Amino acid sequence: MKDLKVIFMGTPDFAVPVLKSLIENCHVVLVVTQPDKKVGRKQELKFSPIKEVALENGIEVFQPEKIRKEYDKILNTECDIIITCAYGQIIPKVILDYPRLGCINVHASLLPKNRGGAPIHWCLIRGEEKTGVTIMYMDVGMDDGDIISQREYDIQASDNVGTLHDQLSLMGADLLMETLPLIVSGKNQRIKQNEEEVTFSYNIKREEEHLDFHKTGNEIINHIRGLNPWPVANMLVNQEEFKVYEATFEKKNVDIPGKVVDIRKDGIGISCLDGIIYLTKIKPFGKKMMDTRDYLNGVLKEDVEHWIIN
RNA sequence: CGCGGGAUAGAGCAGUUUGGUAGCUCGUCGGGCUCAUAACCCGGAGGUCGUUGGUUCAAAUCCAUCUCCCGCAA
Repeated sequence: MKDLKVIFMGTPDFAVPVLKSLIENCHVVLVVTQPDKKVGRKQELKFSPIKEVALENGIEVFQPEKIRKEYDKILNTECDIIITCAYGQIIPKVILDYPRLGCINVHASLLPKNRGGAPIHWCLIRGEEKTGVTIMYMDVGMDDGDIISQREYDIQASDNVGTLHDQLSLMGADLLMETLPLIVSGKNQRIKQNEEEVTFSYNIKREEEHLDFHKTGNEIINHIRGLNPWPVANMLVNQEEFKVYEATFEKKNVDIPGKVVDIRKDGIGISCLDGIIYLTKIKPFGKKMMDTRDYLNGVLKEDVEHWIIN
């Protein structure tokens, strides 16, 4: 496979293990990634993680603003296959048709479930029991191409977006390396997606980060871990934004949801539909993330009891 | 010059308005109580109050400057 000419397209951390194993095992001739973006309060220009890796390995980088208009560079680069992973733009058909072995995508879910940009978040928020990675041919639609191979992962109660992301990222690179020889030799399978089982996982909207204590305890816990460590669930306390990183749940009969009903050494208990959610790791407005235990050391209990939660 | 919050002991905070002995909750160390304990009681250690300069008899506190951290918006 060392002489297989590959164009890689990807952007965030998730794609890094995939690119690294490609560099190790194939001949990566070009890396396509999103343009440098201004980031943070200082608006500093930042390279994507994929660009960093490409530069470290002396691979040419191409960063079109709009791939649907600027693709000549790719068509002028000789390659056998294009491999994408979380690139971030819709790729036009003219590119999909270009390489002789086609365009292959690494996706962080068991397609046809969780098509879209935030599959890791949504499988946790929805409380699904398993997820995984899929290697597939790309088509013009959103993650709707034929499936080549899949690997499952059983979601653990201790998993959050961070842990799942890291596991699936490695699993994706691994599965790709296993699948690639089959594709090269033409021995791979090619399975149509069952359209009746399709679910979507669009990017998280700002208002979807907000906690709703009228839901059940399990839904809230899933919501919190499905947003941790990014973009993080939040709530308004006395009109100031609190972020909630971790919490536990105890089933119990409670009256009104969304009130502080219990304060422990290491958790603030808020009533929800069917019990109490104990916030255990939070980030108060203007502060850093901290254990609730630490937060309670510096604050009056009465103030917490009178929290107005929105 | 986009808007706002913050920096005081290992952690979380009060004290700054009105300048005058460095405090609280926790952790930690030592001792006690207890069948036992993350519970309770007693005692100790630990801080150039983010930087630099200024005002003053005296600055955590007032003025100026810089640095770093955080949220929003992009």
